[in-house]
Amino acid sequence: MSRRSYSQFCATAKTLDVVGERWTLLIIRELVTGPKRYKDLLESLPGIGTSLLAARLRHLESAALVRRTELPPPAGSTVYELTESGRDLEPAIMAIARWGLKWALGEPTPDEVFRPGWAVLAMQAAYDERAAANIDETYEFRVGDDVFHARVQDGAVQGRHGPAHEPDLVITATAEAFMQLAAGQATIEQAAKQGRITAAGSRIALRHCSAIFKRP
Amino acid sequence: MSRRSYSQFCATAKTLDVVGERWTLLIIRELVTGPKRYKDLLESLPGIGTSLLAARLRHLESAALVRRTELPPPAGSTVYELTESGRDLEPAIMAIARWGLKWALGEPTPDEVFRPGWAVLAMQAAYDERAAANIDETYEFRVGDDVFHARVQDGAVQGRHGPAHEPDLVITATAEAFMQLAAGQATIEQAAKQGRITAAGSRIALRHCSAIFKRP
DNA sequence: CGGCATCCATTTTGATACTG
DNA sequence: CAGTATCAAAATGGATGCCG
Repeated sequence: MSRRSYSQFCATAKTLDVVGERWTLLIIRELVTGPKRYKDLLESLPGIGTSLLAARLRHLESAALVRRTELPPPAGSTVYELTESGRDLEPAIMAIARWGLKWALGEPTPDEVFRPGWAVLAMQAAYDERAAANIDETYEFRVGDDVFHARVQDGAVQGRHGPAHEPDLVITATAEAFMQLAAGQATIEQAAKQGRITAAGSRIALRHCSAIFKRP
Repeated sequence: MSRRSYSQFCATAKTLDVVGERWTLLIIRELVTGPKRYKDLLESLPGIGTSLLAARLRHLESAALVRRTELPPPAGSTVYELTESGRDLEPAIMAIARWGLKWALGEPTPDEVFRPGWAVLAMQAAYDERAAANIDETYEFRVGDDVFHARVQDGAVQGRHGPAHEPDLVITATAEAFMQLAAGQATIEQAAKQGRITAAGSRIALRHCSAIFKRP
């Protein structure tokens, strides 16, 4: 009944009291790119088990990091979305992702699952600040049935779920090819030239996009 | 025997595979301010249980985030210290701490333990960038038997264990008073004026220190 | 003592089955 | 679709024992 707590007067420990349990931060990660339904969360978190997801969501709701909302008609489905305090975890998740990109990610292995949204968040976590400076463009990524976009503005990047408003570039790729990009095995420009992905839009935007998200 | 993994090709999940288990990030937090002995770690992590700490340290060593080292004579004791990849988690821990300062810390409660080192790390996590600009000073904090220092240089702050080399200011306080400061209940200058802490050093440095670490 | 390893009662989790 | 119910397996925490 009583949640486990570190009982430390420490900002780090207090945060982990709220989001430190298994799966919790990954649920937040899923919601950073936009609201999701229960079954979409289940789909993105293989292995979580339905009752544990429900318990975590209940906890995050009671901690006011997540809100249950009815989507406006005609959708009408109930979705989970981040509140202000939940969104405020984005910098922490990005810092964690940067560490993983540098020290732990490596090459994909056959037993690892992959979702395009994770790569979009990685793009937001680690982009080339020099290349992104003074750019105001939006790139749309269509990967299998999933659509994401990355907005580059004011030297920052936002990776979000759903189509872009007026994209300067539309990248279409298989999940396989997109994962290769996330693994840093090629730049977007190279993959487009080789026909492994298709890029529709201005050639300039393609060059920008490739430079901003080139992995070193 | 086999460690639990999310098995996701995702930078965030991969990081949590390494440091996401209970206590792990708090062990790293303890080592951010400097190397520590096994028993000091136990002391700073009430409730962990000796075998779990040993297991976590073994894991962190095998993951190359932590290294076991013999301290040079005359100390000669064995300590645990962060490797390069371990130190590289500092930004993530600071981001987590900033969230906790903003959304979860609140006032200390009687059941919560407190260690001065945690407050020093919080100072590093959330300081006033404007006030820290163009300052090159070091402040020493003596709290009970513990000594820490904060180095302000190049607009950044480093909170570390042990005495400062040539401190511009030496703050002496009880753990109780230092905790009050960490809770944001007074500025350092106010607490010094009220005699709840003592400050030795230049009046200018005291003003700087107070401004840099004032909590809004 | 410091630095663990072992044993055991409690919690947490993962997987599956089931319901409104 | 959005969960709840159930139950076995794993992780945790506490106490205690061992060893240089």
